[in-house]
Amino acid sequence: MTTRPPVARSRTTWQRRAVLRAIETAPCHLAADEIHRRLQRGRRRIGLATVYRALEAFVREGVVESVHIGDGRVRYGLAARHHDHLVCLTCGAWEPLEECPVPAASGGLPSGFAVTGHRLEVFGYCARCREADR
Amino acid sequence: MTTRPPVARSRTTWQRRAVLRAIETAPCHLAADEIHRRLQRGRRRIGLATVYRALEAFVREGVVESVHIGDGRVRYGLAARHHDHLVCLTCGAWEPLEECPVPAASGGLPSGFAVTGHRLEVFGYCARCREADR
DNA sequence: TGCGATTTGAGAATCATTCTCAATTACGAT
DNA sequence: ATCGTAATTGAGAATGATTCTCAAATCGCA
Repeated sequence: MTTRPPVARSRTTWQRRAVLRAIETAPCHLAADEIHRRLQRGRRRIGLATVYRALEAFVREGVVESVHIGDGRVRYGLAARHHDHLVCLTCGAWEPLEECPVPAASGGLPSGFAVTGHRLEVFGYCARCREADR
Repeated sequence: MTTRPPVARSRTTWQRRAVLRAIETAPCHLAADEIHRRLQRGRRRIGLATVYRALEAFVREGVVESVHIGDGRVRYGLAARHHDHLVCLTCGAWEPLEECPVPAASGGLPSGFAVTGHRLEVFGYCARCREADR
């Protein structure tokens, strides 16, 4: 039998459970500091660095996905509830997109590449801003 | 006849021409500091802040598009040469995608939203990393 | 229960990006 | 060609998100 090199296993801590629960119960994708702020409401404190480490681990494991809506911070949501976003270039407001056009596209990929996910943001101008700009 | 409020007009400076030329002549999307570094090779120096301001102006005008491949920095490319990217989660390597699946998707948009563009990154594992990981 | 590897917390460090402000420059009008 | 004025620039400071450091606390298998 072969001996495997000791692989770093991910551990379950109450901090990681709390981070995951915050993401699960959120209405939409959250930034790291938003997650951190929500967790301060609990009785036990969690460090911001721990939140970042938990997010990194969850993303690596494929449980959580990250999105960039355009302000400078990364937001996180459950991969199982994947959705893309529509972002207004004027006011910065964003909202989930109902349909996801990407999975259908499997053409044009180099052979041997195994797709696990994607990140899509659609840009434009929302009705409100177009109205205000007339 | 109506009088329009004085709108800030964008001016053409040799700095902005240089930034745009750097993007035009690049083989793929560039980060701000990569553009800045390339421009240092010329005889006249350009400040990094100026590069950022030029990029901001070009993006606002729709001449340049930005992408986020996942390391912490934003990259820029000509909007007229739009393409999405394929990113390896293991090694971080990225390459342009041939086909763009997004324009076809017009369903699920809220009425009144005018789409001007999008940003898409497809994630997964490249052939080389899958090979090395066996 | 005991031990070793992983995780945590707090703050320092890093890194990309934005801001400040005085000096310079573009460009429509004269 | 020259003016006047608002836009732009450069250098460095400031900001803000994210990552790193390291000793102490924990997790989970033996």
